[in-house]
Amino acid sequence: MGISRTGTASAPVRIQVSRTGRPALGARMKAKGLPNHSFPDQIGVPRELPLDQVLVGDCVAAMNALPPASVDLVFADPPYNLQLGGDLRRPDDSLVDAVDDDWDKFASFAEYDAFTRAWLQAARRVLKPDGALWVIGSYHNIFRVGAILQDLGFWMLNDIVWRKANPMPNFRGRRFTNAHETLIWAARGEQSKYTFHYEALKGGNDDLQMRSDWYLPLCTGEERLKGADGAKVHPTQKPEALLARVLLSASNPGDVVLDPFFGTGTTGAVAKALGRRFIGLERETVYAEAARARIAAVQPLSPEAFAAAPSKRTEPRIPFLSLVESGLVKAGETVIDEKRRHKAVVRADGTLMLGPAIGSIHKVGALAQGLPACNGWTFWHVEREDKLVSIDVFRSAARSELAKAG
Amino acid sequence: MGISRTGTASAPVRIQVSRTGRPALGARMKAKGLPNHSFPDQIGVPRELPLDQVLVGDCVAAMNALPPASVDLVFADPPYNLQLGGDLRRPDDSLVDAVDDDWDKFASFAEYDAFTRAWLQAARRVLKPDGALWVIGSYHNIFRVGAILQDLGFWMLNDIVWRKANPMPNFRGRRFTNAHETLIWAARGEQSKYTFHYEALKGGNDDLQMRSDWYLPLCTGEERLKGADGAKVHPTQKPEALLARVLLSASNPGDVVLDPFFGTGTTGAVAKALGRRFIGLERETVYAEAARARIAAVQPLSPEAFAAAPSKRTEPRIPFLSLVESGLVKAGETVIDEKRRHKAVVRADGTLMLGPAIGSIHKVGALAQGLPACNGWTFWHVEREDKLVSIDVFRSAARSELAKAG
DNA sequence: AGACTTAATGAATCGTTCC
DNA sequence: TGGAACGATTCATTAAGTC
Repeated sequence: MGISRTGTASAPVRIQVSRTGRPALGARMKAKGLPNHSFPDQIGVPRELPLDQVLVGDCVAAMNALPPASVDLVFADPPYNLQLGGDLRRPDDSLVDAVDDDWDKFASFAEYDAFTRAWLQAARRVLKPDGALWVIGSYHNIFRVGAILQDLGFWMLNDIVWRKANPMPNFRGRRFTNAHETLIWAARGEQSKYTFHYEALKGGNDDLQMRSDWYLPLCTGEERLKGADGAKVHPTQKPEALLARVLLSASNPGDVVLDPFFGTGTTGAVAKALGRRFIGLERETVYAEAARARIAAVQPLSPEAFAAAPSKRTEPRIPFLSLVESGLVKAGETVIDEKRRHKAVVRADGTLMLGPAIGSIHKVGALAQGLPACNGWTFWHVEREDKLVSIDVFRSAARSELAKAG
Repeated sequence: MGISRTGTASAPVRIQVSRTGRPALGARMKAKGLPNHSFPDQIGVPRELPLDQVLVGDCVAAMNALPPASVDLVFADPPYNLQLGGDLRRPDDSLVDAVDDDWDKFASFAEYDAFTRAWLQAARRVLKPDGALWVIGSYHNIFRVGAILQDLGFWMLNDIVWRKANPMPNFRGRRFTNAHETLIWAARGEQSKYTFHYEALKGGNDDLQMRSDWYLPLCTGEERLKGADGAKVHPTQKPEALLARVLLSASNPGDVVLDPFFGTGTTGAVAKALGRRFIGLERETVYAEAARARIAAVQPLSPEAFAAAPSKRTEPRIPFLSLVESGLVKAGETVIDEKRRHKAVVRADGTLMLGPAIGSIHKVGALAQGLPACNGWTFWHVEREDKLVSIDVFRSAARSELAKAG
């Protein structure tokens, strides 16, 4: 995104709106005479919106105290209702620091559903008629959230997949790597004239329409808020690049963005940087304080810089399986090395079989030669029109196909 | 996948299990005296499963007529409940051939939910205790399906994103390109010991864990079934590569795979090619007939192309004592860890001794490192010709001896 | 200083068998 | 049926430590 923080000349590449040497926002707010998280204690409807503030308290009560039809966009990162068993250890026996906070504990699906219905209904009330909502979740909760949201009259526009560049692996080898989270983008109702900056996104995406699958890294490194002890302040802090893409695509400068599960304030930080107003609701004082300090350090971007974030591109990795799936190499056919000394059979799952042994092109290539390692791509060949062709040739072909497809 | 069809020498590149010049399966079934879609008309429970057949009729009734706990895997591609307003036109004013079939019409979410609950419940009944279910859908329906599935007691294992290599663009530029569909993989219950071929998938993916986001092309070209008029036979035919990945990852050769929304039979075609049995349920005779003809033309792959690969988890257990008894590791010799930090002595009874402590290779390995647990097989090594060799190598040797002995 | 090695970590519904 | 023993299992990235 290229947002810069105050007081730093370094790190021109990283998105960075966090951490600074400036005083916490709390102190600065008092100096300006702004109310400080006093909002939920007030009775009745306030005269005006508590803009660019973090209110501590229950988000449903706080939303119900706001005037109706006053917010342009809601971004929500609710508890996921993870249902963890015991401890999980990595193969090196270190312990995984899981999300086991009280705020993510629900007794049943019914309880989670009631919670979800309550905050979604409150959010719908404060949304302007043409407003829209984004929610992020995982397979634990997103299906329930999506169904309830439809029941309440929201009109689904897209589901968006955040493909994580560096997800946590599956340590026990019992499932697929859980490498994505899902966002739902929904208008307040079927008739809502929602905001969507199609052209801006297309321009930032090599003039291709922005797809529903977004490839972005996790929030780590300097962007990740850490306490004095070096521990992460919030277990599920979202990357600013994700929020930037949401706000750039679905809101206008000056729009009011409400986040009912503000956490450490990624939504607020990005909103400030991009010239949007925010209302942050957060139950935990610790998170709210961290968010205030973080947002205070954000330097708003100049309006010209509000262009769409370019998509991150990396050299696509082609697994051998995809060649089998596309039929470039066929399941059941024989691969052979250049000197025709070793043979193996291609299996439908993209592994090779040599005698009783089954493994990757690399493993089986190594086994054939009695070597510890082997590059299967250059070692194995297939016969095409009486000539041997390296399977690496097919990989190159697949790669250029992929490049064409974007 | 590289599956070839009968009677064709052409098209060496495309995956192809469809279309042929052979007579339709219906005629061939009669010739063989096999029952033809008579199943739903029968009263009571059939004596045996209608394997490798397509039954025409309502899938809920058909499933309820099957014996309970008889199916290993269910793959379902239910109606998506698409809600298109009027006609959709491309920028050049040509009409998009949208899904507007009667079978995709539901009066309300409530009606769709009732339908979904009915078929999911029937599917759960026919599943074996360790069985699993896959469902595919889009944002129109998948959230409802996912929530209901959780309510019925299915245990979600992953949500999988099928990233389309060549999705239909959003012609009006009002949303993100809808470039993916979602699959849910769920076990019948929380305690189910579901099938997952972790090693096979990893082997086909450059020795990296398979992720939850799959990049695959749409079903087009020769694979797409077309009628005499050149029009597609079914509006939502799924690619065979998608089904192949599902069946290879989550079923074994010989398993029974039931598809309650069989359509033109992609599930059956791929199941036959990969040595699985199938039961296809389809309401529309036209689709069922097309599916039968298609599947009849499928040439199964050679068993070695899809046979289940042995994994460490399935291989016979070798006690460390047997290595000592066979002399592969000698009583009295020293075992050492890879970094030469810990040593222990092998005892004649197959235990290790470290100082005063005596115990299994695992216990002593854990003790040496001060950890709660340890895999002694991979932790301990012995010296052979000035090099460290893992004792796991000797276990593999013992296993292949065992295999030779039968 | 720079190259290389080692360590740490991220929203995770992450065993099976035998006694 | 509960407890103990066996034994299978990680990728991308950042940051710190070592040569």
